[in-house]
Amino acid sequence: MSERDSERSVSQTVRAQLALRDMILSGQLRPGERISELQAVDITHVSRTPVRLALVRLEDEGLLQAIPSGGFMVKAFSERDILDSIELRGTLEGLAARFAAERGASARNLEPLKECLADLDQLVRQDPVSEEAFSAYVTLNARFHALLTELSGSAPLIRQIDRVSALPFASPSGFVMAQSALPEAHQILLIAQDHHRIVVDAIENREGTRAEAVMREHSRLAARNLRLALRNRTHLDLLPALALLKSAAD
Amino acid sequence: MSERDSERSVSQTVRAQLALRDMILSGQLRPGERISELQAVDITHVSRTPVRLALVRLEDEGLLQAIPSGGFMVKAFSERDILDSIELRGTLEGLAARFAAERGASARNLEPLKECLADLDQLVRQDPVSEEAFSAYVTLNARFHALLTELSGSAPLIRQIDRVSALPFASPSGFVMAQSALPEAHQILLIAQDHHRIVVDAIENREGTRAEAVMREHSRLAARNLRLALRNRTHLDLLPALALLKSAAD
DNA sequence: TGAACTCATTATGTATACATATATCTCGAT
DNA sequence: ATCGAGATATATGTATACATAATGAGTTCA
Repeated sequence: MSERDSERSVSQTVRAQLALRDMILSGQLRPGERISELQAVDITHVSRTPVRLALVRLEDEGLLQAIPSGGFMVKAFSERDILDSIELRGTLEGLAARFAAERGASARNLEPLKECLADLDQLVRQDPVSEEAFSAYVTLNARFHALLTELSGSAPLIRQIDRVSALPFASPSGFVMAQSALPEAHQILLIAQDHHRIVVDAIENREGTRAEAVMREHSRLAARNLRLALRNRTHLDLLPALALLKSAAD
Repeated sequence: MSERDSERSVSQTVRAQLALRDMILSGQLRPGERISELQAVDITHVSRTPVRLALVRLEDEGLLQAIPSGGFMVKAFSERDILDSIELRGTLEGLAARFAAERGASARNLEPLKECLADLDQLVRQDPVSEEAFSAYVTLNARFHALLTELSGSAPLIRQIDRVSALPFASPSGFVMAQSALPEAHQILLIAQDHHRIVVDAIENREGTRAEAVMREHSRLAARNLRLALRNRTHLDLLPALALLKSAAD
Protein backbone atom coordinates (compact mmCIF):
# COMPACT_ATOMS: atom_id res chain seq x y z
CA MET A 1 0.00 0.00 0.00
CA SER A 2 2.79 2.37 0.91
CA GLU A 3 4.21 1.50 -2.47
CA ARG A 4 1.06 2.57 -4.24
CA ASP A 5 1.03 5.74 -2.23
CA SER A 6 4.60 6.53 -3.10
CA GLU A 7 3.89 5.67 -6.70
CA ARG A 8 1.11 8.18 -6.67
CA SER A 9 3.03 10.89 -4.91
CA VAL A 10 6.13 10.61 -7.07
CA SER A 11 6.37 12.72 -10.20
CA GLN A 12 5.88 11.29 -13.65
CA THR A 13 9.43 12.23 -14.47
CA VAL A 14 10.82 10.10 -11.68
CA ARG A 15 8.47 7.29 -12.51
CA ALA A 16 9.63 7.30 -16.10
CA GLN A 17 13.24 7.48 -15.03
CA LEU A 18 12.85 4.45 -12.75
CA ALA A 19 10.98 2.42 -15.35
CA LEU A 20 13.50 3.12 -18.08
CA ARG A 21 16.43 2.50 -15.79
CA ASP A 22 15.00 -0.87 -14.83
CA MET A 23 14.57 -1.85 -18.44
CA ILE A 24 18.12 -0.84 -19.26
CA LEU A 25 19.69 -2.63 -16.32
CA SER A 26 17.61 -5.72 -16.89
CA GLY A 27 18.74 -5.87 -20.47
CA GLN A 28 15.34 -5.37 -22.01
CA LEU A 29 16.81 -2.36 -23.74
CA ARG A 30 20.11 -3.41 -25.19
CA PRO A 31 23.34 -1.45 -25.42
CA GLY A 32 23.57 0.55 -28.62
CA GLU A 33 19.83 0.45 -29.10
CA ARG A 34 18.21 3.77 -29.86
CA ILE A 35 15.46 4.69 -27.52
CA SER A 36 12.98 7.09 -29.05
CA GLU A 37 10.80 9.36 -27.00
CA LEU A 38 7.61 7.84 -28.35
CA GLN A 39 8.83 4.38 -27.56
CA ALA A 40 9.61 5.56 -24.05
CA VAL A 41 6.14 7.06 -23.85
CA ASP A 42 4.64 3.68 -24.72
CA ILE A 43 6.77 1.96 -22.13
CA THR A 44 6.19 4.34 -19.28
CA HIS A 45 2.69 5.64 -20.03
CA VAL A 46 3.65 9.20 -19.35
CA SER A 47 3.76 12.00 -21.87
CA ARG A 48 6.75 13.19 -23.82
CA THR A 49 7.64 16.10 -21.55
CA PRO A 50 8.51 14.09 -18.44
CA VAL A 51 9.89 11.29 -20.60
CA ARG A 52 12.33 13.69 -22.14
CA LEU A 53 13.45 14.92 -18.74
CA ALA A 54 13.90 11.34 -17.61
CA LEU A 55 16.05 10.64 -20.66
CA VAL A 56 18.23 13.65 -19.97
CA ARG A 57 18.65 12.56 -16.36
CA LEU A 58 19.57 9.04 -17.43
CA GLU A 59 22.09 10.52 -19.79
CA ASP A 60 24.01 12.27 -17.09
CA GLU A 61 23.57 9.27 -14.88
CA GLY A 62 25.67 7.63 -17.57
CA LEU A 63 23.22 5.00 -18.72
CA LEU A 64 22.33 6.73 -21.97
CA GLN A 65 24.39 8.40 -24.61
CA ALA A 66 23.22 11.36 -26.65
CA ILE A 67 23.08 10.86 -30.40
CA PRO A 68 24.57 13.85 -32.23
CA SER A 69 21.57 14.22 -34.48
CA GLY A 70 19.26 14.11 -31.48
CA GLY A 71 17.82 11.50 -29.20
CA PHE A 72 19.50 8.88 -27.07
CA MET A 73 20.81 5.36 -27.20
CA VAL A 74 21.63 2.88 -24.47
CA LYS A 75 25.28 3.22 -23.59
CA ALA A 76 27.57 0.25 -24.06
CA PHE A 77 30.51 -0.39 -21.76
CA SER A 78 33.61 -2.44 -22.41
CA GLU A 79 35.15 -4.56 -19.67
CA ARG A 80 37.89 -1.98 -19.58
CA ASP A 81 35.37 0.80 -19.01
CA ILE A 82 34.01 -1.08 -16.02
CA LEU A 83 37.44 -1.73 -14.55
CA ASP A 84 38.37 1.91 -15.05
CA SER A 85 35.18 3.05 -13.37
CA ILE A 86 36.03 0.92 -10.38
CA GLU A 87 39.54 2.34 -10.21
CA LEU A 88 38.03 5.78 -10.54
CA ARG A 89 35.71 5.21 -7.62
CA GLY A 90 38.59 3.85 -5.59
CA THR A 91 40.62 6.95 -6.32
CA LEU A 92 37.81 9.25 -5.27
CA GLU A 93 37.02 7.26 -2.14
CA GLY A 94 40.73 7.34 -1.41
CA LEU A 95 40.65 11.10 -1.59
CA ALA A 96 37.62 11.14 0.68
CA ALA A 97 39.42 9.01 3.23
CA ARG A 98 42.48 11.24 3.04
CA PHE A 99 40.38 14.35 3.57
CA ALA A 100 38.67 12.73 6.54
CA ALA A 101 42.04 11.82 8.03
CA GLU A 102 43.85 15.07 7.35
CA ARG A 103 41.04 17.26 8.49
CA GLY A 104 40.61 15.37 11.66
CA ALA A 105 37.22 13.76 11.68
CA SER A 106 35.79 14.27 15.15
CA ALA A 107 35.13 11.33 17.44
CA ARG A 108 31.47 12.18 17.24
CA ASN A 109 31.43 11.93 13.48
CA LEU A 110 33.44 8.73 13.52
CA GLU A 111 30.95 7.03 15.80
CA PRO A 112 28.40 5.93 13.16
CA LEU A 113 31.21 4.58 11.00
CA LYS A 114 32.54 2.53 13.87
CA GLU A 115 29.11 1.16 14.64
CA CYS A 116 28.74 0.16 11.04
CA LEU A 117 32.12 -1.51 11.19
CA ALA A 118 31.07 -3.49 14.24
CA ASP A 119 27.87 -4.62 12.55
CA LEU A 120 29.85 -5.77 9.55
CA ASP A 121 32.20 -7.65 11.86
CA GLN A 122 29.36 -9.69 13.21
CA LEU A 123 28.25 -10.71 9.76
CA VAL A 124 31.69 -11.61 8.53
CA ARG A 125 32.35 -13.81 11.55
CA GLN A 126 30.00 -16.55 10.35
CA ASP A 127 31.92 -19.11 8.40
CA PRO A 128 29.57 -20.34 5.82
CA VAL A 129 27.97 -16.99 5.12
CA SER A 130 24.27 -17.41 4.57
CA GLU A 131 22.45 -15.89 1.66
CA GLU A 132 20.66 -13.46 3.95
CA ALA A 133 23.91 -12.49 5.59
CA PHE A 134 25.29 -11.63 2.18
CA SER A 135 22.29 -9.49 1.46
CA ALA A 136 22.67 -7.74 4.80
CA TYR A 137 26.34 -7.27 4.03
CA VAL A 138 25.48 -5.47 0.81
CA THR A 139 23.32 -3.02 2.72
CA LEU A 140 25.79 -2.40 5.49
CA ASN A 141 28.66 -2.12 3.05
CA ALA A 142 26.82 0.53 1.09
CA ARG A 143 26.19 2.34 4.34
CA PHE A 144 29.84 2.15 5.32
CA HIS A 145 30.95 3.64 2.03
CA ALA A 146 28.33 6.37 2.20
CA LEU A 147 29.38 7.32 5.74
CA LEU A 148 33.02 7.36 4.75
CA THR A 149 32.29 9.59 1.79
CA GLU A 150 30.33 11.95 4.00
CA LEU A 151 33.18 12.05 6.46
CA SER A 152 35.33 13.82 3.89
CA GLY A 153 33.22 16.87 4.59
CA SER A 154 33.65 17.94 1.00
CA ALA A 155 30.46 18.61 -0.92
CA PRO A 156 32.10 18.66 -4.36
CA LEU A 157 33.80 15.34 -3.69
CA ILE A 158 30.66 13.73 -2.32
CA ARG A 159 28.87 14.82 -5.44
CA GLN A 160 31.44 13.25 -7.73
CA ILE A 161 31.52 9.99 -5.82
CA ASP A 162 27.77 9.77 -5.99
CA ARG A 163 27.89 10.30 -9.72
CA VAL A 164 30.45 7.58 -10.26
CA SER A 165 28.68 5.17 -7.96
CA ALA A 166 25.45 5.69 -9.85
CA LEU A 167 26.72 3.28 -12.45
CA PRO A 168 25.74 -0.04 -10.93
CA PHE A 169 28.97 -1.77 -11.83
CA ALA A 170 31.02 1.00 -10.25
CA SER A 171 29.05 1.13 -7.03
CA PRO A 172 30.71 -0.17 -3.88
CA SER A 173 28.27 -3.05 -3.69
CA GLY A 174 28.14 -3.79 -7.37
CA PHE A 175 29.84 -7.14 -7.29
CA VAL A 176 29.29 -8.33 -3.78
CA MET A 177 26.30 -10.49 -4.65
CA ALA A 178 28.15 -12.08 -7.54
CA GLN A 179 30.94 -12.80 -5.14
CA SER A 180 28.57 -14.79 -2.96
CA ALA A 181 28.54 -17.54 -5.55
CA LEU A 182 32.31 -17.87 -5.60
CA PRO A 183 34.33 -20.38 -3.58
CA GLU A 184 36.61 -17.52 -2.53
CA ALA A 185 33.62 -15.67 -1.12
CA HIS A 186 34.37 -15.74 2.57
CA GLN A 187 38.04 -15.05 2.11
CA ILE A 188 37.35 -11.92 0.06
CA LEU A 189 34.81 -10.77 2.60
CA LEU A 190 37.38 -11.03 5.35
CA ILE A 191 39.89 -9.03 3.36
CA ALA A 192 37.34 -6.37 2.52
CA GLN A 193 36.37 -6.02 6.14
CA ASP A 194 40.04 -5.74 7.09
CA HIS A 195 40.31 -2.84 4.67
CA HIS A 196 37.34 -1.22 6.34
CA ARG A 197 38.96 -1.58 9.71
CA ILE A 198 42.29 -0.23 8.56
CA VAL A 199 40.70 2.80 6.95
CA VAL A 200 38.85 3.75 10.08
CA ASP A 201 42.00 3.28 12.10
CA ALA A 202 44.02 5.41 9.70
CA ILE A 203 41.45 8.18 9.75
CA GLU A 204 41.40 8.15 13.52
CA ASN A 205 45.19 8.47 13.61
CA ARG A 206 45.25 11.18 10.94
CA GLU A 207 47.22 8.97 8.60
CA GLY A 208 45.97 10.46 5.36
CA THR A 209 48.25 8.66 2.95
CA ARG A 210 47.55 5.30 4.52
CA ALA A 211 43.80 5.83 4.47
CA GLU A 212 43.97 6.83 0.84
CA ALA A 213 46.09 3.89 -0.24
CA VAL A 214 43.88 1.38 1.53
CA MET A 215 40.68 2.72 0.00
CA ARG A 216 42.25 2.51 -3.43
CA GLU A 217 43.26 -1.07 -2.89
CA HIS A 218 39.87 -1.81 -1.41
CA SER A 219 38.12 -0.90 -4.63
CA ARG A 220 40.29 -3.36 -6.52
CA LEU A 221 38.50 -6.17 -4.74
CA ALA A 222 35.52 -5.28 -6.89
CA ALA A 223 37.72 -5.60 -9.96
CA ARG A 224 38.87 -8.99 -8.75
CA ASN A 225 35.28 -10.08 -8.18
CA LEU A 226 34.36 -8.98 -11.66
CA ARG A 227 37.16 -10.97 -13.26
CA LEU A 228 36.34 -14.05 -11.24
CA ALA A 229 32.68 -13.82 -12.07
CA LEU A 230 33.39 -13.43 -15.76
CA ARG A 231 35.73 -16.40 -15.69
CA ASN A 232 33.36 -18.88 -14.01
CA ARG A 233 30.55 -17.65 -16.14
CA THR A 234 28.05 -19.05 -13.66
CA HIS A 235 25.87 -16.73 -11.66
CA LEU A 236 26.19 -13.87 -14.09
CA ASP A 237 22.46 -13.50 -13.52
CA LEU A 238 23.34 -12.01 -10.16
CA LEU A 239 24.81 -9.07 -12.03
CA PRO A 240 22.11 -7.13 -13.81
CA ALA A 241 24.70 -4.42 -14.34
CA LEU A 242 26.44 -6.58 -16.89
CA ALA A 243 23.54 -6.10 -19.27
CA LEU A 244 25.44 -2.98 -20.24
CA LEU A 245 28.57 -4.88 -21.15
CA LYS A 246 29.50 -4.75 -24.79
CA SER A 247 29.34 -8.39 -25.83
CA ALA A 248 32.36 -9.52 -27.80
CA ALA A 249 29.97 -11.23 -30.21
CA ASP A 250 28.56 -7.94 -31.45
CA MET B 1 28.30 36.96 -39.41
CA SER B 2 29.31 33.47 -38.57
CA GLU B 3 28.10 34.26 -35.10
CA ARG B 4 24.65 35.09 -36.32
CA ASP B 5 24.60 31.90 -38.37
CA SER B 6 25.60 29.79 -35.43
CA GLU B 7 23.05 31.55 -33.30
CA ARG B 8 20.39 30.64 -35.76
CA SER B 9 21.47 27.03 -36.17
CA VAL B 10 21.80 26.31 -32.48
CA SER B 11 18.82 24.97 -30.58
CA GLN B 12 16.79 27.12 -28.24
CA THR B 13 17.81 24.86 -25.39
CA VAL B 14 21.50 25.54 -25.96
CA ARG B 15 20.88 29.21 -26.45
CA ALA B 16 19.03 29.40 -23.14
CA GLN B 17 21.75 27.41 -21.45
CA LEU B 18 24.46 29.76 -22.70
CA ALA B 19 22.52 32.88 -21.78
CA LEU B 20 21.75 31.69 -18.28
CA ARG B 21 25.27 30.45 -17.72
CA ASP B 22 26.63 33.84 -18.72
CA MET B 23 24.35 35.60 -16.31
CA ILE B 24 25.33 33.29 -13.50
CA LEU B 25 29.07 33.57 -14.10
CA SER B 26 28.89 37.31 -14.52
CA GLY B 27 27.10 37.63 -11.22
CA GLN B 28 23.89 39.04 -12.62
CA LEU B 29 22.18 36.11 -10.99
CA ARG B 30 23.52 35.82 -7.50
CA PRO B 31 24.30 32.72 -5.45
CA GLY B 32 21.32 31.53 -3.49
CA GLU B 33 18.91 33.38 -5.72
CA ARG B 34 15.99 31.37 -6.97
CA ILE B 35 15.64 31.33 -10.67
CA SER B 36 12.09 30.66 -11.79
CA GLU B 37 11.25 29.24 -15.18
CA LEU B 38 9.19 32.25 -16.14
CA GLN B 39 11.98 34.57 -15.14
CA ALA B 40 14.31 32.49 -17.30
CA VAL B 41 11.79 32.71 -20.13
CA ASP B 42 11.87 36.49 -19.89
CA ILE B 43 15.64 36.53 -19.89
CA THR B 44 16.21 34.11 -22.72
CA HIS B 45 13.13 34.73 -24.87
CA VAL B 46 12.52 31.05 -25.40
CA SER B 47 9.59 29.07 -24.11
CA ARG B 48 9.41 27.07 -20.92
CA THR B 49 10.19 23.70 -22.46
CA PRO B 50 13.72 24.45 -23.63
CA VAL B 51 14.29 26.69 -20.61
CA ARG B 52 13.54 23.82 -18.33
CA LEU B 53 15.96 21.56 -20.17
CA ALA B 54 18.60 24.25 -19.94
CA LEU B 55 18.03 24.51 -16.19
CA VAL B 56 18.40 20.77 -15.76
CA ARG B 57 21.62 20.82 -17.76
CA LEU B 58 22.98 23.68 -15.70
CA GLU B 59 22.11 21.72 -12.61
CA ASP B 60 24.29 18.81 -13.51
CA GLU B 61 26.91 21.17 -14.74
CA GLY B 62 26.98 22.20 -11.11
CA LEU B 63 25.97 25.83 -11.48
CA LEU B 64 22.45 25.36 -10.18
CA GLN B 65 21.04 23.51 -7.25
CA ALA B 66 17.64 21.86 -7.23
CA ILE B 67 15.21 23.12 -4.62
CA PRO B 68 13.43 20.23 -2.88
CA SER B 69 10.01 21.71 -3.47
CA GLY B 70 10.82 22.20 -7.15
CA GLY B 71 12.75 24.68 -9.21
CA PHE B 72 16.34 25.78 -9.02
CA MET B 73 18.57 28.28 -7.34
CA VAL B 74 22.04 29.53 -8.18
CA LYS B 75 24.56 27.43 -6.33
CA ALA B 76 26.85 29.06 -3.82
CA PHE B 77 30.39 27.85 -3.25
CA SER B 78 32.60 28.37 -0.27
CA GLU B 79 36.32 29.00 -0.66
CA ARG B 80 36.77 25.49 0.68
CA ASP B 81 34.49 24.10 -2.03
CA ILE B 82 36.65 25.75 -4.65
CA LEU B 83 39.89 24.48 -3.16
CA ASP B 84 38.44 20.99 -2.90
CA SER B 85 37.29 21.11 -6.51
CA ILE B 86 40.83 21.99 -7.55
CA GLU B 87 42.28 19.15 -5.50
CA LEU B 88 39.65 16.88 -7.02
CA ARG B 89 40.63 17.83 -10.52
CA GLY B 90 44.27 17.32 -9.67
CA THR B 91 43.52 13.86 -8.36
CA LEU B 92 41.64 12.91 -11.51
CA GLU B 93 44.26 14.37 -13.81
CA GLY B 94 46.82 12.50 -11.76
CA LEU B 95 44.95 9.28 -12.43
CA ALA B 96 44.83 10.15 -16.12
CA ALA B 97 48.58 10.69 -16.19
CA ARG B 98 49.15 7.43 -14.38
CA PHE B 99 46.96 5.55 -16.83
CA ALA B 100 48.79 7.13 -19.74
CA ALA B 101 52.11 6.13 -18.24
CA GLU B 102 51.22 2.60 -17.16
CA ARG B 103 49.45 1.72 -20.34
CA GLY B 104 52.26 2.93 -22.46
CA ALA B 105 51.10 5.87 -24.50
CA SER B 106 52.49 5.36 -27.98
CA ALA B 107 55.04 7.76 -29.42
CA ARG B 108 52.47 8.70 -32.02
CA ASN B 109 49.93 9.68 -29.40
CA LEU B 110 52.52 11.57 -27.38
CA GLU B 111 53.46 13.70 -30.35
CA PRO B 112 50.68 16.32 -30.09
CA LEU B 113 51.37 16.68 -26.38
CA LYS B 114 55.03 17.30 -27.02
CA GLU B 115 54.26 19.87 -29.67
CA CYS B 116 51.98 21.65 -27.23
CA LEU B 117 54.73 21.53 -24.65
CA ALA B 118 57.16 23.14 -27.09
CA ASP B 119 54.68 25.88 -27.94
CA LEU B 120 54.23 26.62 -24.25
CA ASP B 121 57.99 26.72 -23.83
CA GLN B 122 58.27 29.52 -26.34
CA LEU B 123 55.68 31.59 -24.52
CA VAL B 124 57.17 31.08 -21.11
CA ARG B 125 60.63 32.10 -22.30
CA GLN B 126 59.66 35.78 -22.56
CA ASP B 127 60.54 37.54 -19.36
CA PRO B 128 57.97 40.20 -18.96
CA VAL B 129 55.12 38.11 -20.27
CA SER B 130 52.84 40.24 -22.39
CA GLU B 131 49.09 40.32 -21.95
CA GLU B 132 48.61 38.54 -25.28
CA ALA B 133 51.14 35.91 -24.32
CA PHE B 134 49.14 35.21 -21.18
CA SER B 135 46.03 34.84 -23.21
CA ALA B 136 47.79 32.47 -25.59
CA TYR B 137 49.09 30.59 -22.59
CA VAL B 138 45.55 30.04 -21.33
CA THR B 139 44.55 28.50 -24.65
CA LEU B 140 47.60 26.29 -24.95
CA ASN B 141 47.40 25.26 -21.33
CA ALA B 142 43.82 24.16 -21.79
CA ARG B 143 44.91 22.22 -24.83
CA PHE B 144 47.71 20.54 -22.92
CA HIS B 145 45.38 19.41 -20.18
CA ALA B 146 42.81 18.16 -22.67
CA LEU B 147 45.43 16.17 -24.57
CA LEU B 148 46.78 14.69 -21.37
CA THR B 149 43.31 13.67 -20.27
CA GLU B 150 42.69 12.05 -23.63
CA LEU B 151 45.95 10.20 -23.36
CA SER B 152 44.57 8.20 -20.46
CA GLY B 153 42.51 6.33 -23.01
CA SER B 154 39.76 5.94 -20.46
CA ALA B 155 36.33 7.15 -21.49
CA PRO B 156 34.85 7.07 -17.98
CA LEU B 157 37.76 9.06 -16.60
CA ILE B 158 37.66 11.61 -19.41
CA ARG B 159 34.00 12.09 -18.71
CA GLN B 160 34.57 12.75 -15.04
CA ILE B 161 37.38 15.18 -15.65
CA ASP B 162 35.25 17.09 -18.10
CA ARG B 163 32.50 17.29 -15.54
CA VAL B 164 34.76 18.64 -12.84
CA SER B 165 36.44 21.08 -15.19
CA ALA B 166 33.07 22.43 -16.24
CA LEU B 167 33.07 24.48 -13.07
CA PRO B 168 35.06 27.53 -14.12
CA PHE B 169 37.03 27.77 -10.91
CA ALA B 170 38.04 24.11 -11.15
CA SER B 171 39.13 24.24 -14.76
CA PRO B 172 42.85 24.01 -15.51
CA SER B 173 42.89 27.57 -16.78
CA GLY B 174 40.57 29.00 -14.19
CA PHE B 175 43.09 31.14 -12.37
CA VAL B 176 45.77 31.73 -14.94
CA MET B 177 44.45 35.13 -15.99
CA ALA B 178 44.17 36.24 -12.39
CA GLN B 179 47.74 35.15 -11.96
CA SER B 180 48.80 37.52 -14.74
CA ALA B 181 48.21 40.45 -12.41
CA LEU B 182 50.44 39.08 -9.69
CA PRO B 183 54.10 39.95 -9.16
CA GLU B 184 54.85 36.24 -8.87
CA ALA B 185 53.34 35.69 -12.31
CA HIS B 186 56.37 34.67 -14.29
CA GLN B 187 57.79 32.52 -11.58
CA ILE B 188 54.58 30.52 -11.26
CA LEU B 189 54.40 30.15 -15.00
CA LEU B 190 57.88 28.67 -15.07
CA ILE B 191 57.01 26.20 -12.35
CA ALA B 192 53.80 25.18 -14.07
CA GLN B 193 55.62 24.59 -17.30
CA ASP B 194 58.21 22.52 -15.47
CA HIS B 195 55.38 20.34 -14.19
CA HIS B 196 54.16 19.93 -17.72
CA ARG B 197 57.59 18.86 -18.85
CA ILE B 198 58.04 16.40 -16.02
CA VAL B 199 54.67 14.80 -16.61
CA VAL B 200 55.39 14.18 -20.26
CA ASP B 201 58.76 12.77 -19.36
CA ALA B 202 57.26 10.49 -16.73
CA ILE B 203 54.62 9.21 -19.11
CA GLU B 204 57.24 8.51 -21.73
CA ASN B 205 59.28 6.53 -19.24
CA ARG B 206 56.24 4.69 -17.88
CA GLU B 207 56.71 6.19 -14.45
CA GLY B 208 53.09 6.08 -13.39
CA THR B 209 53.48 7.11 -9.79
CA ARG B 210 55.70 10.06 -10.69
CA ALA B 211 53.32 11.27 -13.36
CA GLU B 212 50.43 11.05 -10.93
CA ALA B 213 52.19 12.88 -8.13
CA VAL B 214 53.30 15.70 -10.38
CA MET B 215 49.85 16.28 -11.82
CA ARG B 216 48.42 16.43 -8.32
CA GLU B 217 50.97 18.99 -7.29
CA HIS B 218 50.44 20.87 -10.51
CA SER B 219 46.80 21.50 -9.69
CA ARG B 220 47.83 23.04 -6.39
CA LEU B 221 49.30 25.94 -8.31
CA ALA B 222 45.72 26.91 -9.06
CA ALA B 223 44.97 26.81 -5.35
CA ARG B 224 47.97 29.03 -4.72
CA ASN B 225 46.83 31.46 -7.40
CA LEU B 226 43.41 31.62 -5.85
CA ARG B 227 44.75 32.41 -2.41
CA LEU B 228 47.09 35.06 -3.76
CA ALA B 229 44.33 36.66 -5.78
CA LEU B 230 41.99 36.72 -2.81
CA ARG B 231 44.67 38.26 -0.64
CA ASN B 232 45.61 41.14 -2.94
CA ARG B 233 42.01 41.78 -3.68
CA THR B 234 42.94 43.61 -6.85
CA HIS B 235 42.09 42.15 -10.21
CA LEU B 236 39.29 40.00 -8.89
CA ASP B 237 37.43 41.25 -11.94
CA LEU B 238 39.60 38.87 -13.96
CA LEU B 239 37.80 36.03 -12.24
CA PRO B 240 34.18 35.90 -13.26
CA ALA B 241 34.07 32.50 -11.62
CA LEU B 242 34.24 34.10 -8.22
CA ALA B 243 30.75 35.44 -8.70
CA LEU B 244 29.75 32.05 -7.32
CA LEU B 245 31.70 32.51 -4.13
CA LYS B 246 29.67 32.69 -0.99
CA SER B 247 30.46 36.12 0.39
CA ALA B 248 31.34 36.13 4.07
CA ALA B 249 29.07 39.12 4.45
CA ASP B 250 25.94 37.13 3.71
C1' DT C 1 24.25 -3.35 -60.29
C1' DG C 2 24.89 0.60 -57.77
C1' DA C 3 24.44 5.27 -56.65
C1' DA C 4 21.56 9.14 -55.90
C1' DC C 5 17.31 11.48 -55.49
C1' DT C 6 12.46 11.99 -53.83
C1' DC C 7 9.04 11.47 -50.86
C1' DA C 8 6.81 9.38 -46.96
C1' DT C 9 7.52 8.38 -42.35
C1' DT C 10 9.06 9.10 -37.96
C1' DA C 11 12.09 11.42 -35.09
C1' DT C 12 13.04 15.45 -32.13
C1' DG C 13 12.42 20.61 -31.07
C1' DT C 14 9.30 24.07 -29.46
C1' DA C 15 5.34 26.53 -27.77
C1' DT C 16 1.44 26.71 -25.06
C1' DA C 17 -2.67 25.45 -22.41
C1' DC C 18 -4.12 23.29 -18.44
C1' DA C 19 -3.50 20.93 -13.76
C1' DT C 20 -1.65 21.01 -9.42
C1' DA C 21 1.33 22.31 -5.79
C1' DT C 22 3.53 25.98 -3.16
C1' DA C 23 4.27 30.45 -1.32
C1' DT C 24 2.47 34.93 0.02
C1' DC C 25 -0.52 38.21 1.72
C1' DT C 26 -4.61 39.71 3.90
C1' DC C 27 -7.95 39.50 7.19
C1' DG C 28 -9.85 38.01 11.33
C1' DA C 29 -9.76 36.07 15.90
C1' DT C 30 -7.60 35.54 20.21
C1' DA D 1 0.28 42.49 18.50
C1' DT D 2 0.68 37.87 17.07
C1' DC D 3 -0.79 33.80 15.32
C1' DG D 4 -3.58 31.21 12.13
C1' DA D 5 -6.73 30.39 8.30
C1' DG D 6 -8.09 31.17 3.89
C1' DA D 7 -7.79 33.24 -0.54
C1' DT D 8 -4.93 34.84 -4.15
C1' DA D 9 -1.03 34.77 -6.87
C1' DT D 10 2.73 32.44 -8.69
C1' DA D 11 5.48 28.41 -9.05
C1' DT D 12 6.30 23.95 -11.23
C1' DG D 13 4.38 19.51 -13.38
C1' DT D 14 2.16 17.56 -17.36
C1' DA D 15 -0.03 16.84 -21.75
C1' DT D 16 -0.48 17.87 -26.39
C1' DA D 17 -0.46 20.25 -30.86
C1' DC D 18 2.40 21.97 -34.25
C1' DA D 19 6.98 22.88 -36.66
C1' DT D 20 11.00 21.16 -38.41
C1' DA D 21 14.72 18.05 -39.09
C1' DA D 22 16.45 13.28 -39.82
C1' DT D 23 15.76 8.72 -41.56
C1' DG D 24 14.72 5.12 -44.64
C1' DA D 25 12.32 3.01 -48.51
C1' DG D 26 11.40 2.97 -53.08
C1' DT D 27 12.40 4.39 -57.58
C1' DT D 28 14.91 6.20 -61.30
C1' DC D 29 18.89 7.08 -63.81
C1' DA D 30 23.71 6.35 -64.99
